Amino acid sequence: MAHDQAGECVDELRALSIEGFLGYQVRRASVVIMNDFIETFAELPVRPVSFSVASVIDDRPGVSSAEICRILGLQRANIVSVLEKLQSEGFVRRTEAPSDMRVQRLYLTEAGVDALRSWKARAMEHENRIFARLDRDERKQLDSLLRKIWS
Amino acid sequence: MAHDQAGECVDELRALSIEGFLGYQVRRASVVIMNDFIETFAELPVRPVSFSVASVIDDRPGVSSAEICRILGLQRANIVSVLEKLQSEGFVRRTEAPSDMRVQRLYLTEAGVDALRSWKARAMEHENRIFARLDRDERKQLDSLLRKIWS
DNA sequence: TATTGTTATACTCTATAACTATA
DNA sequence: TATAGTTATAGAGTATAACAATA
Repeated sequence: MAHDQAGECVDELRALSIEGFLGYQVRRASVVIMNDFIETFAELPVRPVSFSVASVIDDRPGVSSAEICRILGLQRANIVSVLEKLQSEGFVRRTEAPSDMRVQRLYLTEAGVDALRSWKARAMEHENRIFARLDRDERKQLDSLLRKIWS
Repeated sequence: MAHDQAGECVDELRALSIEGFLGYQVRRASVVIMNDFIETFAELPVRPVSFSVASVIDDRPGVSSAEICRILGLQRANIVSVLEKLQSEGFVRRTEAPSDMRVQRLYLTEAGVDALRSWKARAMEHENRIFARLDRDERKQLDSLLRKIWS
């Protein structure tokens, strides 16, 4: 029963069920987490994408929408309605960039800063619930392993 | 600077960027993995869901579609077209269950078994590419951590 | 020529409600 | 009353192409 360098052999491959694929594990976990996040914010005007967009604007005041898209892996076309909504809710404001008339600099309003703070607190509760079975070291391990995959 | 039981404090919460949320890390990894999976099977009639459905049928010959949905977390309505396609491609066959006329027992055809074997080999290549930066121990750690989240 | 913000559009995935036939 | 398979449909998320304004 010869094993190759990666450690598989033919019979193991044949017997490998879907749960044996790491990608499946990541997917199932992601779905559970996303659903709990959405449920956590059910009565608030917050979706995973708008939460992450607001968070990036908070981290980098004056950031452009194109830059947010590069950071978060979004399409430029798909962030338009997200920003429109955040602006209409009074959480985000835009100013022209004198140095480059194409870009709009984005900032959180005072209400946006307050809202994001409360959203983050709620998101932390959500994370503590979802990752309750992982202690602090395990959460750090998971974080480190996941960053190796996508970053 | 008082810390609560969970180990956060107000200033840490304020400074926590989106990358500090584990759920975000899981999501980004999941997207990268799904996209690579889809690209890996671009010229084949295989999607993540149809791959997992075929795999479950292979593991449990005679399984019903409702049971597959419970195992994979799908809606019954959404598996119909998946099974139709797998059947039209000649990879799945259905037989009535004499003991319960409501259910259809599902099996892979010989062509389905062959196809699934090649799909799994291809999926393993995909996984070895995606998880290249994780050694065997790290992959086992990741698997163990993810199972704690969703199962 | 490249980039920003935008519009329009299409496609996939997922969720819900309702129906039938069976149990 | 509950379940299996199905249909129809709606919604969210994401992708592509094109455009005007600007660099």
